[in-house]
Amino acid sequence: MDIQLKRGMLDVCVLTAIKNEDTYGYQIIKNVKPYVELSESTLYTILKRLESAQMLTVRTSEHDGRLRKYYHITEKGLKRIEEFKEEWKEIMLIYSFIMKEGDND
Amino acid sequence: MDIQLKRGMLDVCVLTAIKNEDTYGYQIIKNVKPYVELSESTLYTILKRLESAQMLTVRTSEHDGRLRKYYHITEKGLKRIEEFKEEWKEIMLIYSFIMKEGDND
DNA sequence: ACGGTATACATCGTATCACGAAGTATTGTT
DNA sequence: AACAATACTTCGTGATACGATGTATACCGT
Repeated sequence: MDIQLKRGMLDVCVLTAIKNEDTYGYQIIKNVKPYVELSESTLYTILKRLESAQMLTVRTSEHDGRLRKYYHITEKGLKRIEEFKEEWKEIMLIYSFIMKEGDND
Repeated sequence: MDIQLKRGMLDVCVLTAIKNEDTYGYQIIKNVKPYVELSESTLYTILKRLESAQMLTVRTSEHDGRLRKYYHITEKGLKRIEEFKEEWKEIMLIYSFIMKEGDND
């Protein structure tokens, strides 16, 4: 699908994925896979961005000799999700325009 | 609102705006204004892009001494709108993920 | 006559961001 | 021994929305 269309949703997707329990990158990809394809390079870019924006915190942990970075959502991160839900109304307005004009097919 | 979220929708918005009748830039902005804010620089960038992609054709006309460029949608442009409607299903899937996980507020 | 606003289009530069490619390192499987 | 899976990282690129700025004409109030 068109990459551009997903823009702005992926950040919120990642925040949503870690909302209920702290989790790590590789797991996030698996969790969201049924809903949206997310490459590793994309995910880790997003995680960095969200950390910079203080929407999540990181805790490094070792598991079977392998490094794992567990991500935890912050208040700011939760707020971002709520903001998205508000913004979605505007998106639906744009969508309604496209569908409204398309009723004469 | 978050600019990123609109990405990928604006092209289709513009195509939708000229779908029913040939129209020109300044008018398009007015037409879509109730639904989405669209600056001139953004619009003309999009129109150029859509023309390059052969999704619309241009016809220059004079009106009260002022130049006007009327845009006409092509088959390819109409197809793009239909494609968007298909892609929207994937967008709604992503949206459902965000909402599904948010039911424990 | 003058100034401001509306009409109409154009160009440039910038910031944001998704992603493919490639790499490092360990563990499990065949 | 070879390969897949797990796990994270960095680099470079292409797409694109938009503010700033510019050009030019028409209209309207004072």
